[in-house]
Amino acid sequence: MARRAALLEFAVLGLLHESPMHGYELRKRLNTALGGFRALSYGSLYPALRDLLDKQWVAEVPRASGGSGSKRARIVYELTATGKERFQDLVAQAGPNAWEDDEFDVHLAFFARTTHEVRLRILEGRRSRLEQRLAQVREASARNRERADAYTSALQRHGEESAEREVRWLEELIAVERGNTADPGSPTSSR
Amino acid sequence: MARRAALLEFAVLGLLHESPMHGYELRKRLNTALGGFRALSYGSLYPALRDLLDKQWVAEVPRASGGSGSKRARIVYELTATGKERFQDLVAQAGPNAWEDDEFDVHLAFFARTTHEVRLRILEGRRSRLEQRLAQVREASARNRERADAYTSALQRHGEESAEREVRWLEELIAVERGNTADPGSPTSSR
DNA sequence: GTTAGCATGTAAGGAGTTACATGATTTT
DNA sequence: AAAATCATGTAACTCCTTACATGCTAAC
Repeated sequence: MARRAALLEFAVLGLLHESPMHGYELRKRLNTALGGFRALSYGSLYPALRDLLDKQWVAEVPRASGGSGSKRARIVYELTATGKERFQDLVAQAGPNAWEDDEFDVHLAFFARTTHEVRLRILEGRRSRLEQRLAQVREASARNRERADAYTSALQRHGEESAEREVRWLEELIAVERGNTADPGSPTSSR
Repeated sequence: MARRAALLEFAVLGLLHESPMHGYELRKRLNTALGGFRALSYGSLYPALRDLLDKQWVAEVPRASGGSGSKRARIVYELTATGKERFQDLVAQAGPNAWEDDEFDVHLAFFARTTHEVRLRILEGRRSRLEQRLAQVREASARNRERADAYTSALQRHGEESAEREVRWLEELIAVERGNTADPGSPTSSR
């Protein structure tokens, strides 16, 4: 029950791991920092935050009652100890959905908190997923060559080239990762 | 009411415009021919077909009762006159969603049945949509430079480059389109 | 003759959006 | 003091997936 939006929860926990934030800012970060191109509405974010509160994975940051700020409207959230544990669990899981379109970029965005082994597994999983799709598309476009007009072939060629570029990009990341066998720990070790 | 899945209906009408087909095959074509990378389940396709039947935009192709084939299980659908009209309406609409991520590739896939003017409008709308997003992402990544680790910057750079490539691709298509001011009609005029 | 793939369909539910409603704070 | 933007939240609805259920047909 209450098995709400696992991916969204993951993303929120990850962002709050960096620093406490209020909902409005979380949304902006989700729309830009992560992957680059997501659009999330408040209608999904606020209920998700409510759920995280109920599960006690996040908590409201108490504001000093006599504090200097007058901005009482904003509700700042921070991770609880349980929330940090849960995030560590999630970041350690490299399940087969981790390299699907929807999840991959979120996982990558938190690679700084992911172990070397899991990073490699996800990158390679993603690569073989893309290669598998490329094979399918190529086969299909070979079969449909006669009925394809200029527009659909342009579309297919662009799709193919984008996938090929992503494979090359992944290969660079994998190469770097193989050089980095000694896990350097959290790059942002400003704590 | 019954305002079901406008995009899916559009795609189905467009595919049936080429030739009659049964549901199973429609799904395969939707997953490959269109754009390349969609995955649609029967749970959405069959109810959509039912709706199209109810609206009389498609009809079951009657099989000759004494025909040679024994494959009675398959239900082949074809466009009705109303369905063709409806498809013409949809293909003539270049509303602002036509250049959003979900719709753009479907519209492009049916460009052979779209007028020159609408094609240009959609291509240019898509281009400016992408450029607008590029501007946002670049601004965001300039602001977040300090907190970005190697992985998130790699992700953002890849996103940027992909968008830039798509803009260049669109510009080629637009250039060709401008050369083609005299609409050559349906390229696949095999009827 | 039994496994694998073709073919159709339904019920329940998940993940999200849109539109609405409200109010505080900053800018003009 | 009006307008824009920041900030939070809810209810209804949309579109789609998953899991299930069924039967035909081809291959081994």
